[in-house]
Amino acid sequence: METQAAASTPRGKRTRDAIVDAAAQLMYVDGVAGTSVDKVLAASGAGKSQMYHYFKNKDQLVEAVIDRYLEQILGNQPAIFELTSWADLETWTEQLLDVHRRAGGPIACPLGNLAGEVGDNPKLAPLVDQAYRNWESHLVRGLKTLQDKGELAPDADPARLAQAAMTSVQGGLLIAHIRHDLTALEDALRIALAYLRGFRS
Amino acid sequence: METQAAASTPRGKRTRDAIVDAAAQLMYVDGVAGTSVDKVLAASGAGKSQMYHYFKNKDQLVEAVIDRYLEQILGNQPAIFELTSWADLETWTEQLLDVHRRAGGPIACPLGNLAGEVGDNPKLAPLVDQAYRNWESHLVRGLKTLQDKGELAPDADPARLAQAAMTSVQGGLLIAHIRHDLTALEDALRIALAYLRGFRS
DNA sequence: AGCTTGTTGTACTGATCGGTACAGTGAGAC
DNA sequence: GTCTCACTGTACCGATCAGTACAACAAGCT
Repeated sequence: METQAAASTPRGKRTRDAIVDAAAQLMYVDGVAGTSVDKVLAASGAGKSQMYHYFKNKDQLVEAVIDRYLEQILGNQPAIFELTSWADLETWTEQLLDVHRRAGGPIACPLGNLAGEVGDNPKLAPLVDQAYRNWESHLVRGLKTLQDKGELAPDADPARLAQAAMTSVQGGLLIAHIRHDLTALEDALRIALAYLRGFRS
Repeated sequence: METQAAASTPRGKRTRDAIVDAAAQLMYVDGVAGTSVDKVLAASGAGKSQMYHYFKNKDQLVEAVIDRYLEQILGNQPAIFELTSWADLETWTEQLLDVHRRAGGPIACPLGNLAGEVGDNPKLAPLVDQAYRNWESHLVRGLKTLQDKGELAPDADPARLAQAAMTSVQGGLLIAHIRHDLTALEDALRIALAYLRGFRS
């Protein structure tokens, strides 16, 4: 793909990571358009020449940030990688909640924040879509596993159920975000889990 | 409150409306930070002095835009004002879907788009929250009506059920938005409705 | 007519935006 | 050592940003 420059030395990698880290954090709070390249560089301690050494332009930095978000998200819900029982699914929802319980930052999904803003950007929107599909794919795989084990009805559609689960997660996070109250996410996950359990076999 | 200047003549009102209309449309697509005051004025045909005659600054324009969004949203789902039966609730979800079926613009909730971006802005975030609560209040009232008529279980919590419904709407729209596919919203609404019907009495 | 008040056009400011130019430095390869 | 190339620091560019200054206009009221 060669869309971005790789860092070929440890020092370079450190700098590049520092830039992406700072950008990810700032954009999580202030949005993409609200986060200037200058602010990112000030926060990361890097200079402009570094930034444009590793990224062709701001959009490419945002691409890296989207990747970083996906890594963070999946890293915070490791249960999603081994969904082999209904109990595992419940563990997954618990991990999802725990991330936002030990607050610090705002209650929000970094990708969800981007979704609204990036909306039509022809370069960025597909990447956000891709990130969501990647996330969702782990759910699909898990549900298929359950289906193979005979714990999910054979006529259930794992892809569709997974999308419904993602919908609950995102809706719950959006409402929880603006209300500064996790209740919406808790309820959404509980309802979603109950819905999925309706396809138990 | 006197937060904003009112237009006291028909001519002034027309100008003010044109500015808000243009801003609402542009911000729906490009976000708040992505929409400059200059672009709004170019699109509305107004000059800068008009803008700052009616609004103290850009944030106050955004406030007016949020109000406009709520009007548009509620105007597109009139069934929400008279929810007196389960059939009315179904009608409401159908209206919700119809808005986005006769596409044109992107599939998205204008308030939802703002939610991510505005996230922490201490001036704007409460207004988005307020708009959502206003929207939701009509659902709460409808569910209470059903409860009074004995069609909803007495121990059901209308406020909590309404929040769950909003969560589904927003999640469905967010996923439908990035996928350019209404399926997510259709499923989310169907699931939400079924969940509510579980409290039928 | 003249006065008042709401409204409008245009020109401008200083700050910040994304992006570039270019000279320099650092560390590993030989 | 010295060559090389990845990496870095700083100064700069034109464009655009939100917001201001100020003079002119339009219309209702007396």
